[in-house]
Amino acid sequence: MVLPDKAIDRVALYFRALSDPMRLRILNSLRESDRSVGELAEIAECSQANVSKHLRVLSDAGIVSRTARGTTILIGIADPTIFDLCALVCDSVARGLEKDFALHKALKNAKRT
Amino acid sequence: MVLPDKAIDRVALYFRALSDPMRLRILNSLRESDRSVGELAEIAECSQANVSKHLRVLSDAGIVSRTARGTTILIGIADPTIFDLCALVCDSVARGLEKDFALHKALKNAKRT
DNA sequence: GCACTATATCGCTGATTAGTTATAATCGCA
DNA sequence: TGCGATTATAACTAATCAGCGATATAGTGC
Repeated sequence: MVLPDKAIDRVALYFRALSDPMRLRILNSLRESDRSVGELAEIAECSQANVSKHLRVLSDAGIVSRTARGTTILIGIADPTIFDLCALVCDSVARGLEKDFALHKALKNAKRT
Repeated sequence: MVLPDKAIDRVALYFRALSDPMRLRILNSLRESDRSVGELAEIAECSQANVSKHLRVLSDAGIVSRTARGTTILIGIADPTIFDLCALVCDSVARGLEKDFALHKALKNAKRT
């Protein structure tokens, strides 16, 4: 299957939005409920300006939605696909760690002989 | 659910490995069969040195495997999860584009009235 | 040993980005 | 209208990264 370059770029951009720990923390805290920008800054322990920039990346990718609620802005998950993605990646990372661990143990045993 | 920072970093690193168009092209060409580094460079239309660096990122993330086959090295998919991930993201991106298109059409119609 | 081929790495450059502080824009309210 | 609260943006810095050319490493056959 040959994908057009534009499509590949879009997909890369989507993954890119998920490639930062701070953004993953923000998304993780949105599992439970929508939150204001200020709340997110407090939870993620980073400056308001920084959170605002990360939210821009996430909403540009269509992952997050913004709803004006008076003077505050409520941020919510616009694309729940990310939770499936994260679950898959978590499994994959866990499998990788297990393999590392097994290898590590095997090496240690080999050294002992 | 509170994830430890290390775990979040690993997940971010995994997504990061998928966040580059060149790497996605490389992975896409590995769907059909394993390939040597040189073949990948030719298919992806980029220098050998560049492909080698991208492959390092991918194998560090555990996505790709290397098997020495004589003097050449065969690259293969080590973690087929990525194809599920890409399928999910493709769907999501497609939905986003449809929404954009619908919005665009709606705006055009609104202007006409 | 010596060439030849295939891959990895080094040193560099320009571009991008996460973070900071300071400032602007927007909304609700007295 | 002016104030306080909330969010977004601008300007900047340090770090990271994709790409290139040149070089180093390793396996293969002579």
